[in-house]
Amino acid sequence: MQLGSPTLQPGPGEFGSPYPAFESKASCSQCGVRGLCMPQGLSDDDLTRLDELIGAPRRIERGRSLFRVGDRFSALYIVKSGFFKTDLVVEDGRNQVTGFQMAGEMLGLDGISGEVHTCNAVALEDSQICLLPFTRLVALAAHIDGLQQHLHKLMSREIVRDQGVMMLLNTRRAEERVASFLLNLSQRFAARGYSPYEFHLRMTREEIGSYLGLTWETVSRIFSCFQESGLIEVQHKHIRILNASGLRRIPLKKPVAQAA
Amino acid sequence: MQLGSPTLQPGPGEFGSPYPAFESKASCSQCGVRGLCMPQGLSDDDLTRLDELIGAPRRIERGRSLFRVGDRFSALYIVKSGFFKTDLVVEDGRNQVTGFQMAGEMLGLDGISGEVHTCNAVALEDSQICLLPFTRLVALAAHIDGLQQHLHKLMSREIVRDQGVMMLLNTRRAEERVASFLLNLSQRFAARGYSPYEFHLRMTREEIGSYLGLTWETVSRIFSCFQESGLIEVQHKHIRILNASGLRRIPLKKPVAQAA
DNA sequence: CGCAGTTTTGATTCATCTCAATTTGTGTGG
DNA sequence: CCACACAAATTGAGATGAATCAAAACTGCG
Repeated sequence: MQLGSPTLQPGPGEFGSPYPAFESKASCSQCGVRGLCMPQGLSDDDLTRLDELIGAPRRIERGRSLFRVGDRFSALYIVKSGFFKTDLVVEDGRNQVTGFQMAGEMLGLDGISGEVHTCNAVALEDSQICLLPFTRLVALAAHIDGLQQHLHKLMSREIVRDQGVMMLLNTRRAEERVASFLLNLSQRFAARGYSPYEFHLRMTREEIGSYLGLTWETVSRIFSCFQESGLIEVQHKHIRILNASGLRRIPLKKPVAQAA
Repeated sequence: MQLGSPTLQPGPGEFGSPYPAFESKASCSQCGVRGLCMPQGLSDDDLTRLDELIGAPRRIERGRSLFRVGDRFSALYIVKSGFFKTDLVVEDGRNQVTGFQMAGEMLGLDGISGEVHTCNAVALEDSQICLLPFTRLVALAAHIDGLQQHLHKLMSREIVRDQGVMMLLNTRRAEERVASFLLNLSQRFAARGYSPYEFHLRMTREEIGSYLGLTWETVSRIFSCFQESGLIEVQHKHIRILNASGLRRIPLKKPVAQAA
């Protein structure tokens, strides 16, 4: 199989590289994003069993779907490299982005409850995916305590994350939403060894807007506004954060008022 | 998924009564809300073990908290009777309602990921709670396949539900949010054997507004407006739904426009 | 090199918030 | 049991943030 990435290094780590993952065969024990997606304290033995479970990573080209609404649920997925969005189509034809996933993050949890996926997962750039057949995963987890726990925590984390988004949408104005969005991305890039201050957006303004409950015009305007305020520098999809703490204290609505 | 069914047989504890639950000792095998919170195919043996795990239900008076932000997570909870809200306090003092839970619904999933609760759970009326010590529950689930699955599905359902709320907040206008809210309550009451057309709100306009991302004035106005349109009848907290399908087709923004 | 998709920016409109006044409901103590 | 105080709800008038409509500039892909 031929490599899509210009730089790919063999070593089991170098976390800072854009493509830390291995090629020919998935190997959790040597995977660059292991620290993000899998529990720490697994024995070599357990890791081997996990490797067997996962098999070779699947490639998904930019624009292709990993799964779609209505697809039968059979596995969870971990982004090994690349970038995804999840979205769903609302009656009137518009579609609503429900999240963005980067390396080490999980996809497919929505499918467990009804045995069918309730959203689409679309690659925003050429990506690689590790596939975790769910029933086998659960069976394995029943024997490996750490894995069991980890699975529960992943699901719970997703719930907490969603509630954070709900709060963002309910209580924050447009500027705050965009600021939070940028800071969130920044922090996630940092956790992966990339610069927290400079990165490329993989999604369009429209996708950001959809995710944040805004129109793309508003997103664009706010980017410009942040740039004028010297908070960030934007050029197309390239973002540089100049004043992170400034972004963090975008005013709420009025300077601040009463308490409950 | 049994949650959608409008008719649910009474079982041992007259389901239509406001306090369908048993008293002295929790007993899943005899609990009125069993069909809602626990898996179907459990053997008598398994049910007994579950009963032991759960122990006696705990009473929570109206206004008291089941748990609070920062409390150490140790158990999941199921509402046996009564009504709860979950909320969290935002920096500026305001608080944001993240959900309402009624009989048979679960609380506490947020705490798994960080071992600490990330929201408050407050009783909106005198309630009873079944307590499921988490580590023991997980241990039991490792042996009982149906329980394991059920746990996963419950968590996944929560994720899907949250994403539905996100969508509601992102794409719907105030009227639609309120309409959806009423229809959702209606459907949940129906699933519990109550009338879907007539019920009491346990929460204030302010709590509804907080949940839906609206001010309480707006909620109140929309109730009045729905009443004038003959869709519902409101009197204080008493709601009667006169035209459910009318509520379902509240206009989106403009009659309907383009497709993606 | 042109064309479609994306982005920027401007002018205007509209839904919802904010502020405010009043009414109604609820619980408490005399 | 009634009166009082406080919380909750209704309703109105005006302010405003973001959407909508519109046009132009830029990007990148075939």
